[in-house]
Amino acid sequence: MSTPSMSTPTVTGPDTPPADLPPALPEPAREDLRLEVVLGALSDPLRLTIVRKLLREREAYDHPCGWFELDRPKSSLTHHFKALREAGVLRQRQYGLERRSRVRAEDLDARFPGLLDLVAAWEPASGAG
Amino acid sequence: MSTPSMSTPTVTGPDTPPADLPPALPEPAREDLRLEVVLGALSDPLRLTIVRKLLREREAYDHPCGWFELDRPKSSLTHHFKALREAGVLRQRQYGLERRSRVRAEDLDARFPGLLDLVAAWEPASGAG
DNA sequence: ACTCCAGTACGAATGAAGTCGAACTATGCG
DNA sequence: CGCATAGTTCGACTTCATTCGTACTGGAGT
Repeated sequence: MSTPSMSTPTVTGPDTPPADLPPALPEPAREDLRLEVVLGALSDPLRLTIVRKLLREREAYDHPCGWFELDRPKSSLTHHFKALREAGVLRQRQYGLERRSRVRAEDLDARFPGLLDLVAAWEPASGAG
Repeated sequence: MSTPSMSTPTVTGPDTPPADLPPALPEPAREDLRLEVVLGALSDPLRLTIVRKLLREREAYDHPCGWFELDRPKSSLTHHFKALREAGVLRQRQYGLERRSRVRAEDLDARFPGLLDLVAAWEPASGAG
């Protein structure tokens, strides 16, 4: 990531939630989202899986890391969730012990309309065989 | 790229043009386009520049490589154009000496609606800093 | 305080992509 | 043929991402 400018732009409470929620982890502001960075973050099958799953069940507010049932070591998951957060795709909040994630759908729809629909419609391996 | 399966799926005349045109170089068929691959191909600023420029002036049919005025060595350009073609973003045809490229807009719109609009609206560096 | 648990941080190994020079191919022109 | 042009191919180098083990942090429960 080469030390992203996670510090200069707007960082803390992007939505200023109802104060019931824990603060969001540092993330790029909506106007700092870059298409090439977001696309790069989404160009990984595992991350695409994460975002799609999050999109499909966005009824529940946030989801902890274990909810995804990805059988990768924890350090790998941290890596990918961080990549998604730093690209601006996910917002993460610390709920006590667990860190829950949700897609920044409003921001992404505002900046890149239609992009999340593509992700939601994505299917991993298209059973052609 | 790791030896893409450019051989098994439909490869040659994807549109079967009016025979006035030279044949298209090998490319993945529409149904073989993969979102993560296309996103990966588009996650590079130079390639985004290429595709956007091609989209904005798609009146003319194809564009040769030098038309883009990218000051990179030829071997680099070959690399990126090939990456875009193998991802299914561009179609390339050999017109005598020059190899001209165009965006596979129909295929991409069919498979990933809205994606090209994002690319067309992209702007390189938004004067920050 | 002690322990469990969710997740981070660090660091190393691996591998893939980007960058580019140099030599090459193929077309077109005189 | 000889030369210029447009682009490819190869190989080397560098940089970056991915993967994951291990050690660590910090809240919750007893």
